[in-house]
Amino acid sequence: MARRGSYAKGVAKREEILTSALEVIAREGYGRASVRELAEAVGLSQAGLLHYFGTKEELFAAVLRKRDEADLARSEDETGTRSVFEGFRQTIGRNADVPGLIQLYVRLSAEATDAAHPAHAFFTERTRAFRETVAGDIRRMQAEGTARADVDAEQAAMLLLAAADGLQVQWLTDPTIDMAEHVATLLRLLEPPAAPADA
Amino acid sequence: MARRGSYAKGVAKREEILTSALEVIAREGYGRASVRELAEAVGLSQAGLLHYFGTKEELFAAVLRKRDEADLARSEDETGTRSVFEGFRQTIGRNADVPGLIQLYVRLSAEATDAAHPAHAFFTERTRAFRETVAGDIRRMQAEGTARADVDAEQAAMLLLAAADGLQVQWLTDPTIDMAEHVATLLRLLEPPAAPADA
DNA sequence: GTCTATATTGGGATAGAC
DNA sequence: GTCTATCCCAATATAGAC
Repeated sequence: MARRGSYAKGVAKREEILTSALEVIAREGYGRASVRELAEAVGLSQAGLLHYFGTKEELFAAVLRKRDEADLARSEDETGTRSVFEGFRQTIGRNADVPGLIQLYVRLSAEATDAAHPAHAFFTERTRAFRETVAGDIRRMQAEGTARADVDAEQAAMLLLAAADGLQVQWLTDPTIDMAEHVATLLRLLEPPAAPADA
Repeated sequence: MARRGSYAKGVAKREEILTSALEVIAREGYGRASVRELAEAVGLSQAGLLHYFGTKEELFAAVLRKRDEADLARSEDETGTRSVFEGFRQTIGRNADVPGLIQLYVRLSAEATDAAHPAHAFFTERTRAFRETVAGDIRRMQAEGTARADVDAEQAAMLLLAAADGLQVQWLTDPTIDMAEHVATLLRLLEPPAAPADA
């Protein structure tokens, strides 16, 4: 299919680089993850790595994109076995296993608030998609009576995302806090009021 | 009191620097706020400024500290005229007037998650104090029936802080979102269930 | 206390050979 | 595609004069 396999090889190499980068960042954190460091980890020179990703930021955005894909794939594997809320809570809980990645996410998202940042579009789109999906889920739950009806679904989705993001900053600062538990508390606030005892 | 006024002068100069830095950062954003830039704005050379604050990070932490003090002073001015929740909501709303400062806060807090960062202790202590104060307020409200009793006050305080932090990131990315409104929604979730009509 | 000048560093990007 | 070598830049930090 690919002529002389060169295109396919390039894609495979990119994947290899991203996987390796993911590991290094998870282990060493964002601060120590220079292009040089990431290049060495995958057995390339700095210039060699930049042949695949033009700039450092593009590389980092690609790392986060790949991680989102992995999370999504896992979620879909488990579709139907749990509620939307429960799935969200579990993803947050799993995050606590990869401090370096959380740091990448927190710091890159902070830097990418600047519209001129190469990863700005990535985060904008990610947020939009998240809000849309979660708001849809919440609306469905409201319709079937498993979520409070007196809250705007868009706003609830936004709050969920914001709280999750904010908790990650807190957790990086103090890893003893339980992100999943806090998220669970927020989700509980979104449950419909308990049915009266005589219902 | 101070011998030849030299000590008092140093303190005044520090204040002058901080005030100026606050303005520059609010206007130019975090990215463009180099020590040189901040020094020029207050009529000093870079080395001159660093005479007062040993390092860039110490300067930035001092800027945030000063801003917290200003917020606190304003809040205390208005004590008693509003509920704790309303005060919180209004502070968030005011934040939307100073994008540069929000950026400073978001980015510095992200960087300071690293325990070795010079501003780490500042954020740790700030978070602790916030949680303690807000949790206390919530407990009081629970006792008097103006907040849901079935939520842990510490967790609610944490969620409030996390949501506020996360919303700031979202807002920097897209300034059309209304932080205060979203916070208000969360606060509403913490209200006690409406009294039955026949109560 | 303040400046000028310089050291140092840390890294990203680029040119050109192989 | 990959490397070596180098460029280059932005900043902070520091030494030492005034």
